[in-house]
Amino acid sequence: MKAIENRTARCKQNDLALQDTIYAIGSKWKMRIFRSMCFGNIRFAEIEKSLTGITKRTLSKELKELEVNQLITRKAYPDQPSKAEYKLTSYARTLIPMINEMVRWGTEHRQMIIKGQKTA
Amino acid sequence: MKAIENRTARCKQNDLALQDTIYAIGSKWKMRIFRSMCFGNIRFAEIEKSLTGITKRTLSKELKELEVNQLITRKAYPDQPSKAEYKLTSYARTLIPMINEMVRWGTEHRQMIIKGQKTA
DNA sequence: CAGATCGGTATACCGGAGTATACCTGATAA
DNA sequence: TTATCAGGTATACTCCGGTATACCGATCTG
Repeated sequence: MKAIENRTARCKQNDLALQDTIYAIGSKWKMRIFRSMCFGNIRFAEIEKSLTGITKRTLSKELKELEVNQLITRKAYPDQPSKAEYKLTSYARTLIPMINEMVRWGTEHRQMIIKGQKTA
Repeated sequence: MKAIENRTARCKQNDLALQDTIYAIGSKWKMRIFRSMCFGNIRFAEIEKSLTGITKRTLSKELKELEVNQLITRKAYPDQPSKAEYKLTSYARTLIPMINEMVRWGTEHRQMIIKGQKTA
């Protein structure tokens, strides 16, 4: 049946797309870094502070990967206490709806869990 | 400044929500399994076939975790060639907008990459 | 002078997510 | 008889994402 073949192909394609997304920003930290930056944080230390538990090394590495993937830009100033600014690219902003959905769901999920503890 | 405190607190809360989401369905396979099921796949073998590369062991483990988190239900029939059906819970369906966003972005991202190869 | 700040790098290490492979049951088909 | 199917489990292993810790240069602060 051609219809079934199409359906299967579409399923595979969607899976591929999902894989791509997960590959680009799916790690323990990338989305969280990204979200922090959406929130207005642009300095290394600001981002670090906003993400409890992240190490400098990890943050540094993840920022580099985000830069390579053209999701952020880095501008360093040769100032005295060194200074760098990270900014989302306009392309990265296409990710915002997704992140918002994730935040929304996480918020509702937490409420569900809390409520669930009462009854169950 | 109170405004800044509020902003910081809100930032932390959003980060927490994002963490929760990632914790619940963020792994190499969970979202992909979930998406496959959205697509109509309900049998173990169907899901397995739709996700190239997954092993039985991994699929089995991930399905169990999804069940524990009340995102899917499992119904086993004591038939001859054993049979089981997995279904999304209505609660799980609240994840669909998010998954759709991820598929959408992945699709566009791939197109961008392909185009980018021409010019850059 | 010691100590702090900013934005990192260097080195060494570990845990656990995911993999590979073989095997199980119980019925049915060739 | 042997093989096949679905839906798994058992055991052993590997790899690498992330951690821990220390350190750097340049400056300014007390």
